[in-house]
Amino acid sequence: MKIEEKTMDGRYLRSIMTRQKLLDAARELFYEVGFEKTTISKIIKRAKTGYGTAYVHFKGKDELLIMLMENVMQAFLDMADTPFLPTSKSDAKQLILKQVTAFLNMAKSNEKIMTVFSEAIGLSQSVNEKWNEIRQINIHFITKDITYAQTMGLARTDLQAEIVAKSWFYTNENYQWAIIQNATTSSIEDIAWTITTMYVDGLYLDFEQ
Amino acid sequence: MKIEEKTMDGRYLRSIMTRQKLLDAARELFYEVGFEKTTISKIIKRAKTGYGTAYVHFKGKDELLIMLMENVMQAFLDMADTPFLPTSKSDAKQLILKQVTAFLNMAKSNEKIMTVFSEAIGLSQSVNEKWNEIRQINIHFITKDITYAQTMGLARTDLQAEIVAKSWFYTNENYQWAIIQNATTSSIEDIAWTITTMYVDGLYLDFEQ
DNA sequence: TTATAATACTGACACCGCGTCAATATGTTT
DNA sequence: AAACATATTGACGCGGTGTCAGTATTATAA
Repeated sequence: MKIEEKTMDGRYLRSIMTRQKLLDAARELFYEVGFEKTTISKIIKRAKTGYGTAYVHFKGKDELLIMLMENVMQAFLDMADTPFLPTSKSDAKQLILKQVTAFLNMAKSNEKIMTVFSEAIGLSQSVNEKWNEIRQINIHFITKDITYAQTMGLARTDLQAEIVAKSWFYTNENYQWAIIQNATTSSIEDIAWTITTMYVDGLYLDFEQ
Repeated sequence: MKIEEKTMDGRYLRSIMTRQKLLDAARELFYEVGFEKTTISKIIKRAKTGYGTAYVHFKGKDELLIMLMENVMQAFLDMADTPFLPTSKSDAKQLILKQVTAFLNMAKSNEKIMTVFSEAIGLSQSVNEKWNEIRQINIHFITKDITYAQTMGLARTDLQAEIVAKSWFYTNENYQWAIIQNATTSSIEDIAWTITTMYVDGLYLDFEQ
């Protein structure tokens, strides 16, 4: 089988190992000194490879980070299209609260890499583009959810779904960065509850029944 | 008079001119090729001065931009402590709508420099710090306004003022960047109205009177 | 087994941007 | 016109980037 042939190829194995050594070294350095202060020279020195080798495996520092982010990025994308089919305002609130909490907790539990990522968003074109993808996809799904709630007669229809969706995502995103930087005194639960309450009470309709 | 003496000093006058030439060249280049691609070499070449001269007048590229931003920064700060003394929910809504509209319009009318600024926030430590000052001051005043509304019995008290304030500022800020990047199809009026409505309806209390 | 091909690794090199500073030019005062 | 004060200058050292011709290692063919 071709796969086995390739696995058995000593050169291929070696290149996989080298690649991994570079990824490990890069991760360590990103955590220790941040994205900007990490250089290719430092990475290859720690990985014990030659300078040019880094460029054989990756386009540069940016790509190294993007590879390290793959898992987290995928988690963000998976999270975006969680089913959302509320039957009432309180049901919606519960679902949204759960999702916000999950979103903020995911950021918190990937604190280290997210910190590097947030630094790199400003510094690297390609990292910035990656994050914008996640933004767009999230906003798209939130818009869909709002439209659904409006169709079901749960949410007011005088508000444009997309504008609301952006506003809601921005709030979540910014709290995410704040939490990662420990720039907030409130707990995740308090934050999640507060912003969810405001969001739901601002968007959803009340029924006296 | 000392001022006149200084004005009459040819050396001082020359240095003022040189400084201005550098600022002009920097502005042009920032607009033409952005912050990152503008270099000191390009600036001094356009300003027709020697290389070291730029460093006599400014610490570097960052400071050049900060000087160019001075007016806009001041406008942001002035805007932050606009008096806010609403007597009712609808009064509050009107005041807030006015302020949001002003905020977004200010960004739009300073589009070029704000675009450079947003690029530089990720790239330059000092520019980032400057913007964070503006963030903090704004959040401080918004918190104060919310607390006032709560004291007056206009806004619900089960929400923590500071969390709400941050969330509100983040929304405004992100729409500001979106507008500057033309990353939005909605008009400023629609955006301002939608986010204000959500905000006010989520935070303020209704009275049946 | 040995020659040849394929693949992976390497570091010297050319380039670019930064900030400094000793030297120089220009303007002012005595 | 000498001495002083101030402003300007560009060559230099530093550190980062990405490339590429050459070298080493492994696989395959003869």
